[in-house]
Amino acid sequence: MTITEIAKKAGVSSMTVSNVINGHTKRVSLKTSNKVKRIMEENNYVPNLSARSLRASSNIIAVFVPLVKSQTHNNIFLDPYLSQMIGIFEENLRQKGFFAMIRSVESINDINLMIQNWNVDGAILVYPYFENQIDLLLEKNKIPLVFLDSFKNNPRALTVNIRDAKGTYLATKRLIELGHTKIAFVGNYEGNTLVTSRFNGYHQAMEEAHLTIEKDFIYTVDSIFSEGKKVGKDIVLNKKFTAAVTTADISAAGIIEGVRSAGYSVPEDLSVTGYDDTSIATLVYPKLTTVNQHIEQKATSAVNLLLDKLKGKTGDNNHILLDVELIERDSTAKPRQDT
Amino acid sequence: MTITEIAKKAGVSSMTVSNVINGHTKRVSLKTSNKVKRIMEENNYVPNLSARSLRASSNIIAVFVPLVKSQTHNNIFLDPYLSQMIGIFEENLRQKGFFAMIRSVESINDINLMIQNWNVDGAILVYPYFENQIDLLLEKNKIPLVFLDSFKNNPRALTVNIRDAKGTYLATKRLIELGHTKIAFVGNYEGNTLVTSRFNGYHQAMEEAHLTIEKDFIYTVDSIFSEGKKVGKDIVLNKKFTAAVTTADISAAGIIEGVRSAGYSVPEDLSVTGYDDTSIATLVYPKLTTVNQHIEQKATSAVNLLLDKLKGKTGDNNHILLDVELIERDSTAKPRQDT
DNA sequence: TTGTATGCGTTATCAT
DNA sequence: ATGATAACGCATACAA
Repeated sequence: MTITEIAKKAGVSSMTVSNVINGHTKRVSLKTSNKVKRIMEENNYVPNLSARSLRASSNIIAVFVPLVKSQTHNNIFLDPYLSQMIGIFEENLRQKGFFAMIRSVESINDINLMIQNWNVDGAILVYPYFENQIDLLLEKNKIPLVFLDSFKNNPRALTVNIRDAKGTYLATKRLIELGHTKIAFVGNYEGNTLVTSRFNGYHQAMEEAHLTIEKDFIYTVDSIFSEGKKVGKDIVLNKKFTAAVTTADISAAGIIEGVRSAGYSVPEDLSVTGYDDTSIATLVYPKLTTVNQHIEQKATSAVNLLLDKLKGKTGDNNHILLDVELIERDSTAKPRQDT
Repeated sequence: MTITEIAKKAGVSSMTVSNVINGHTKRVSLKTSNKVKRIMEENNYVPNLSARSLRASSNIIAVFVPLVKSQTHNNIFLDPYLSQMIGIFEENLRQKGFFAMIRSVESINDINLMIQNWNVDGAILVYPYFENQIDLLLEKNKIPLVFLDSFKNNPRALTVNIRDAKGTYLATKRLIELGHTKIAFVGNYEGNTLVTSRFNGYHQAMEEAHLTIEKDFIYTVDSIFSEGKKVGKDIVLNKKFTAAVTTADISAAGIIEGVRSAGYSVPEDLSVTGYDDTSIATLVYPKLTTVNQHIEQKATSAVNLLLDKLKGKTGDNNHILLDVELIERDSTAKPRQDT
């Protein structure tokens, strides 16, 4: 059932039907409008959005998830942080009349392709893996683009960031308050500005407390369970540290497992903090002390920023910075007195 | 850059370009073909898929996720089973040249709408919540539809199922072998054929061992952490059972937490089994003994079934039934001797 | 092997 | 307030 067919049945032109559909009330009399609406109802008219995309906007918002080939698991959705985020995107966009197209991408070429393929109205990039190529992306695509966790502040880019450094700063500071001095940092910040920021927070807290960070304080490992487990085992067997600050809940979960597999326990033998406050944080035992980054607010901010720009709102507030907070649970405690 | 523009630059008609794009090699000389290809390269030609959808197929596959309003959390993606599944869908479809449109839906109307809106080529329905309306869906939409975990076997429906009953049967039987006789069942099967099947497996194993199931053996609660926690606490405080069979890993995780919060522990005071073998199973402590349902295979089966039908393969094998297996980890053990 | 005409369903422009 | 026409980009049918 097309507009033309509806028009015929209603004895009007297709333009009138189109005007009714698009709410151009000034161009159609109430009487015809109602008649057309009735006939659309009766015939279950459904607009063909491909056709509409050809002339007008598509209402498609792309959500791009960079795929890192080196990663051990290529199912990106196993990451609860991402899953939660995407769920919020889909929900919000749907309720506002848009269509979310979630798409994993291996390069910015994939992004350009997708945007042009479907006349995408706007896009969200969830990880900062392509942040060096943001300028290229913005140049090529004249649509609003939201970048999460990306600090390459091209003024034309829409960005949503969190106070990454503050999170690890708060975590480290708290550990120091509890009496820890030998605190390890677990995170792979090579070429990763996000993790680098989180390292900086750790660094700052240590410095303020006049604690030196030696080379072997840093475990440069990926944020996956198995790597965390290795680190946990290593730390507790060598008894070098009484606490560890991580950059992801899954790392902390792995560390707990590693510590336990070596016959020790968290937090008695090692305090550990996570990051993100995902569902993992309350599933593991002991529950994680971690940095809550308000994932829901982050996701809705991204959507709102994007849609506001689409509506042409001239709000010059292209950059959103969200706060974080430390959530203390059971994976941290005072260090043992006896050492 | 459109086909027409490319055609002009190449000094050919737009149809020739179209034929090159669609690989109709018989209709274009190799020479022109190469020339056109070169010019497309140079100008970064990208097809407009909305336009193509208007004449040909859209290459869009919809993935529908029923939204249950009564659910406490409406972010469906928090379920690791679903997240993993969707990740596999997206990955597989992308690699085969399709576009996954993930969409949460509240009714089959939402489904019909979406399919017509975008000329969707095929769709996957991940939960059986609308299984009573499968006939309606199939009647209205003339495209291949895959239903997961749905046993309403309309022969035109494509279905992927698992041996639900077998999973709980194996779990219960194993508990009985370990010496348990008082075994609770935790799952809300009211109007839910999937959970009902899983109950039947439990029932069968109990019956075969001549163990009676009394009314209070059944905890009719939703599969969420907090409900599991309540059940765990209740079970262990009343000392009625030495084991519990659940229908979801998250339930089992909740039970473990409940048991622990009451000052007891798993598996010493209560053995518990999960279902699905999601990431939760190995994150919690103790790691779950659970039923592995080969999620990856399930998801790829669904995609293959769908794409085969789209290609017109006449394989009359519209229904796939996958096996399950019991994975024994650390949440089950022999019951205490002293009781 | 290549080109022309036409239509997919919608909306913008211009006319009435 | 309503309608006629053209155009979006592509692919099918048919012609050359």
